Amino acid sequence: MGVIRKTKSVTTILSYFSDGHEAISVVDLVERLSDEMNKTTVYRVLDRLEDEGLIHSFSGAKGLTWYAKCHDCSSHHHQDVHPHFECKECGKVECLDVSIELPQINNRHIETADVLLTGQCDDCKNL
Amino acid sequence: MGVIRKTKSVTTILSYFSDGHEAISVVDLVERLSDEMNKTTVYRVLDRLEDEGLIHSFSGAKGLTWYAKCHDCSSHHHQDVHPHFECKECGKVECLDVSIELPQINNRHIETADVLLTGQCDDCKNL
DNA sequence: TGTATTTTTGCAACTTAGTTGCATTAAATT
DNA sequence: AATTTAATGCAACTAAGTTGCAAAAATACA
Repeated sequence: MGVIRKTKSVTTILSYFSDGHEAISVVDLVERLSDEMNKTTVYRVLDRLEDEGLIHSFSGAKGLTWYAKCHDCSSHHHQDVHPHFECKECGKVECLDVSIELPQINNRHIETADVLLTGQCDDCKNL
Repeated sequence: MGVIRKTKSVTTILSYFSDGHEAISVVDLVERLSDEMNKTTVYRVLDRLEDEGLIHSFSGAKGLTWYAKCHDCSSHHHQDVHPHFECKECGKVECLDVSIELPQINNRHIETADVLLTGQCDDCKNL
């Protein structure tokens, strides 16, 4: 228990997560894998991979769910507190490798912080 | 032009936004107003109010859309860069009155920042 | 090995937030 | 009052994500 079974679906989906910081949306993944596996399987495999701390999910600007490889997460505690960036021109979404400085909030116990930055990536900025 | 027409729907919906920082989800608003107006109207009125800078929208933890009163927004530029807080116990969502310090990101032009903090509010913390 | 058990997958149907087209009503303009 | 413009209701739709159940695949174990 606590170990991902390397089924064909798992291996295929994992191959979409490069070592970089780029994220992929579930919708995109479902579309690309549409003639290889069912969308339910995609959703469930992603769930499992996130439970095991291999990938993490977050919401993009339009409310879609994105996944990216974890670099410093464990099964039950996703420590990777970093911002995500979505380019409003080309749609690329990625994890930024900087730490977020969380404000101290009176009388509240903060457990998670989701930071989504939107703007233009380098490529689109220079067009 | 550029001014909200104070129709019955507008007045009713505006009355749901107190002077405080508490937010309300669209789903909740649609439900509460279900025998007063159509859900399409709720969506459209909220759109207009946001266009005019009276309220602002953001996504909560479960991907739902929430609205809260603007304190420092204008029609085309929502300056109010503050974090939102969602209590995972009672579900309350609110705007936090602190400034977010955005990290400097190389080679990217950041236009907006959405920060969602989740945890326990004061009430739920002390149960 | 073969059989029983558990996990994974596919499929179809469903749920739900949000949108759209269009006809109707209401408000503003002249 | 007549005309134009904007707001609303309604029904049907879209799309992301979920669920139940049966079939298939992987694992355990005698």
